[in-house]
Amino acid sequence: MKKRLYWLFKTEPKEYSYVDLANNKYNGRWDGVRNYQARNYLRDSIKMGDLVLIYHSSIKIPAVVGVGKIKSEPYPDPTQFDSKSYYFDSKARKDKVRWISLDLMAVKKLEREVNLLDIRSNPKLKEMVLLRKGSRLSIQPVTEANFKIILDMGSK
DNA sequence: GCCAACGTTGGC
DNA sequence: GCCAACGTTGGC
Repeated sequence: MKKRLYWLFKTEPKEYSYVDLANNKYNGRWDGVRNYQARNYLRDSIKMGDLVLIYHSSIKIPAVVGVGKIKSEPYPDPTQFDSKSYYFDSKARKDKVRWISLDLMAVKKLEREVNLLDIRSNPKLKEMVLLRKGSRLSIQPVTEANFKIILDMGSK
């Protein structure tokens, strides 16, 4: 059996929050990713059963707020073909898919949010992609060790 | 609201 | 294929 991998997904909570995910908004679909490196992770690396830290960005206190789990194989992001969607991409074709979605499910909300300052101040987490200068990747790998540390920091 | 750091686009 | 201009992300 393939080893489970760990990830961090960024989201702006006013668009799609952890609560939205827990409420099964859009059936858990994670769409609108429009960056090639993030797309490649979705398409090539992330597998069913992988666990995901859900991170709220672009707010006063950005933080990891919960854990999700991948519950589908990758599939073409339907918003790329929807001319009414904000994420519409006129260059995408059904036979030449550009953007990829996955479905997620909420696993658990952290008892305590682990915010960016908490993460920054833990020397064990200094290698995280999240902390790299200028890092804007919205889908990023997390090591198993770092994943567990954050879960630990997020429990009371 | 500012702006550094990236990513993308398009003219050449 | 280069690179200037422009657009976006996201912390502060």
